[in-house]
Amino acid sequence: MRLATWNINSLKARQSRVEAWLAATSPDVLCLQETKLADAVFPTAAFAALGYESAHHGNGRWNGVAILSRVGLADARAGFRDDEPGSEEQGRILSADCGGTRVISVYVPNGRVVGSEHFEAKLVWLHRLRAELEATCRPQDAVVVSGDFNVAPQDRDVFDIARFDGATHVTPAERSALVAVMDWGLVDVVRQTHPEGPGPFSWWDYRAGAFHKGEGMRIDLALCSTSIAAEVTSAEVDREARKKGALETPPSDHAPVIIEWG
DNA sequence: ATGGTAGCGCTGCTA
Repeated sequence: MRLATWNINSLKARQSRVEAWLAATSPDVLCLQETKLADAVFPTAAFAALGYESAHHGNGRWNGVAILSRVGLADARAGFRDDEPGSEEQGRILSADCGGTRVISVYVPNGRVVGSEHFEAKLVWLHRLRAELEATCRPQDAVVVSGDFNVAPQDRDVFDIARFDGATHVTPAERSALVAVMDWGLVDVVRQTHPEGPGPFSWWDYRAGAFHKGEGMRIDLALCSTSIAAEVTSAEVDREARKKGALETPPSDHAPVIIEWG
């Protein structure tokens, strides 16, 4: 099984890149974040033509998550199970059964400024993710929670920890909230495969040539239940997809994370 | 050199 997760920063702007990448990489499952699309305009047919079933959860403009699968896609669930009926849907979590694995695509809130209401909402969101796992899955099952977590798990997951003093993504509060999710029974398989740092990074700021200077962060994670983690044979970041290349549109500021098992 | 880029959508917000 080959599964990838990719924050594509607008699917509308990146559709041709995603299609070319699917053809070149042939993942069985692809989790997308920041589609910035409404469900009604998600390109279901274009992905079906490439052999992928899909599910999407978003309202357009911001956020938006999707799952593409060529090994079956069933029992899709959008949002948290305990979302208030009629509450504002944020388009940040979507799950589905794909080829015997429960796949969950997540886009954790950024948090903006430490201590702000957005930061507190991020911590609450991660707490709800843990609760969602407890209510809908079992740790002994095959589960992958992958996406943009907007948290660098350890100091080695940022290019220069001194540059992040007091910044979001690296605070003890965020890291503890992430650990609480993982303590349900999930393994960070990229870190498992690459015990040393720094990186491998998955995001680089568009500004100031950060990508070419290697100034990135590892915030896109593939968290796997232990039965999958024990069978992982590969867990890599596809840095090529972060490069400009010959295409007209710029790349996303994130690179895909690809894992293989079984 | 105290900024810089990108998307959305049309003004400034979000990342």
